[in-house]
Amino acid sequence: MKIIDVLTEYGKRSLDRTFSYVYRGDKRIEPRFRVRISFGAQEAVMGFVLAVRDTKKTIKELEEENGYAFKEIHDYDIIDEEPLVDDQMMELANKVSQYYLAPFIGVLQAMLPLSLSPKTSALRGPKIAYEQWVELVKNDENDLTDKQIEMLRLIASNTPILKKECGSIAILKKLLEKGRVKIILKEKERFHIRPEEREEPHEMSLEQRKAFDDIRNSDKGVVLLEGVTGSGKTEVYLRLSEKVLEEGKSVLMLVPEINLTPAMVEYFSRRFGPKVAILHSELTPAERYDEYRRIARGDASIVVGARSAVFAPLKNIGLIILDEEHVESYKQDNSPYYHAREVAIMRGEIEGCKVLLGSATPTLESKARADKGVYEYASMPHRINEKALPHTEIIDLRDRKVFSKNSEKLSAPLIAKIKEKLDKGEQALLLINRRGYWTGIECPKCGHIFTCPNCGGNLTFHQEDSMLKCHHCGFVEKYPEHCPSCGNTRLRRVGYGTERVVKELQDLFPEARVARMDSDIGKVSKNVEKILHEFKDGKYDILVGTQMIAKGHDFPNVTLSAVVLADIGLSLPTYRASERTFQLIAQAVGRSGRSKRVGEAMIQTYNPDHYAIKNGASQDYGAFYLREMQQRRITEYPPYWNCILLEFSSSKEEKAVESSMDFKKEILGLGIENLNVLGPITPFYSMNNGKHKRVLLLKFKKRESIDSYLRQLLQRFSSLAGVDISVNVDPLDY
DNA sequence: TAGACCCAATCC
DNA sequence: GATTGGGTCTAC
Repeated sequence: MKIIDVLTEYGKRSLDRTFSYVYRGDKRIEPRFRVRISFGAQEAVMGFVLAVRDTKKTIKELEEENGYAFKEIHDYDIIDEEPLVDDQMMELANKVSQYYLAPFIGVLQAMLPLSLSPKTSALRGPKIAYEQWVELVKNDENDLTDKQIEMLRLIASNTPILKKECGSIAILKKLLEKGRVKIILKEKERFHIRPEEREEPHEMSLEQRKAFDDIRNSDKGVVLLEGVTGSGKTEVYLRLSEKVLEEGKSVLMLVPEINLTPAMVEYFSRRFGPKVAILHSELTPAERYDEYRRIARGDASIVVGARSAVFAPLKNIGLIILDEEHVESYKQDNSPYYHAREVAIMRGEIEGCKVLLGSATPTLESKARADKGVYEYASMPHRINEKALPHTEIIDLRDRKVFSKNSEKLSAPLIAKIKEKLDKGEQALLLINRRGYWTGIECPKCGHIFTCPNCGGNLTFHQEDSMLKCHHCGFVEKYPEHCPSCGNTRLRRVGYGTERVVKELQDLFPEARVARMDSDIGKVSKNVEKILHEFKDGKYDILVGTQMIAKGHDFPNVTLSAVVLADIGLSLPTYRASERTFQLIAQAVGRSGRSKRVGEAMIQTYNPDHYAIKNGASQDYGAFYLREMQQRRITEYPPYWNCILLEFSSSKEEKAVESSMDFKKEILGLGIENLNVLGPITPFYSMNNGKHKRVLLLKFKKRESIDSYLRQLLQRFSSLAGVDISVNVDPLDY
């Protein structure tokens, strides 16, 4: 008989330990298999085998010895025939779970594709290779809820639309029941590269050659490659990959978001053809599974993918590249809250391979480590064809005189400049880092502010479908005609986003062709491609968008890029506010003048003297880095100090408050050196489906000095009734 | 006094 | 995470 020690599928701290079952059969059962177990009163819960032990004892003897019952696992409960993960992946999962203070099973679930994940729902998942599309049948909004209307409007203006792009399945079901839409099936189009598109290597410049050698010759595990936009980092990645492949090893190439960086995928596909596997968010579960197996079998030796691809089952890795290492989407925003960069570095250590971090504007964390010699440093400071930087002007919005009577959003100099570009037949890019039309609605009479009932965030008015939306949790409601608390019919609208800027431009330049690009449009992925292509082809004169348009794409005819309101990011409650603002502006400026003509850039701001804005405008990363490092040292934030964010949530507000205060008292009571605790703070989004939140921010110098205490406290506090604690190591906010 | 509702404990 | 069972509240 065998004793089987299993983890349950529940990623809760109090369940982060094994439970023992017995197996009497003779089927193969090994660690890292999934098994169905009966757990408590539940008949079918997924389990993950951690250990298998032989025993001569009877169940009765075991039960007497241990003081608890041993349930049995049967032949039909054994799900797998092979271990789900290999030794290295197991070690990686362990490290991630240790560092991020996350339950082990949760890490496994994050690293495996759904169909292989140790959870019950994995067994239900369809393994089909076709896509479901939704087609409009009747555009009739009678008798529908607000959520349903929102979806119907989305479908109506994009029919047919992919089912997964509609959003909530429950709402879609209602629309199906009510006969407004129908489902049609289409065969899935696979991303395919024809062999004639294969591309041969380009000659490397001297600078590229030097970076290549520096990276190859370094004896350090991690290399930071700082290369300005247009310096040709991609070719260096390709050459390094080529070399690694020649040595018989494989390459893991990580990019921020596949949708926004199709260029990198194309480069790798063209250079390396069928050896490339691509992991991106738009794969169906079946395709994801196929691709995963293909990689695990060793049929692909290069994997290009976003955050979760850091867990791709590649064997014998020779190099891990993380492009645009500063992009925040590498950090997962739910448990286990891992950062792909840190996981890549852990994986590099396990595999014994180099990790290359590339960026034009590295995070302070990475740059500081390179400065200290922890990482190797390589740089490519010049644009490949020595293009001049755009001429940049900062417009001080505090001076009311910069506004003409025509517009309160766009200053007179900016309007004049846009007009000049339009007259010359050149294109302009306008960046405003906020979606929607008005970003706040309030009642001037009683002071009522429209906030989200679910999470407490502000509601934004969207002209497009005439709805109030919460950008944080997705709540929607119809725009009300009057104030719900006093009945006043004149509501004040404040703040503005992309939609409003488009309107403004259309009023000012009725003849101009204006396109908008933000994640509302990006919901339907084919729209992103379409609009960006059309803009490139000159079908539009002006493109207005959020950060989405500042990344990756090359628009040769754009000679003006403008940041409509640079201050939005500065007021956010995060220690990275300046860094984000700098990145945004530097990127925006870099978008202008990418071909023969010299570009121009304009930054509208109420903080013209702020270093993030000034240095962003002049694309002076070095100056920004020095100044921001000072700031971080004074305010005790990374890279000088480390942070862990603890979120206490409970349906009873007092419980969240009380438990967080207790926790703070206890951890401070330990008298640990170099530990500060901020809070309890009521977070900006103070609620989450009926639960109240409070957060504590732990700031400390050395993880080792708090690690074991923190683990003990977390263990104790997470068995408290009625309070949930989530742990975010290295949070990007606060 | 039955049923609704809440809460904490338990899961091998 | 799901279920259970005991305690308390509540409407009749």
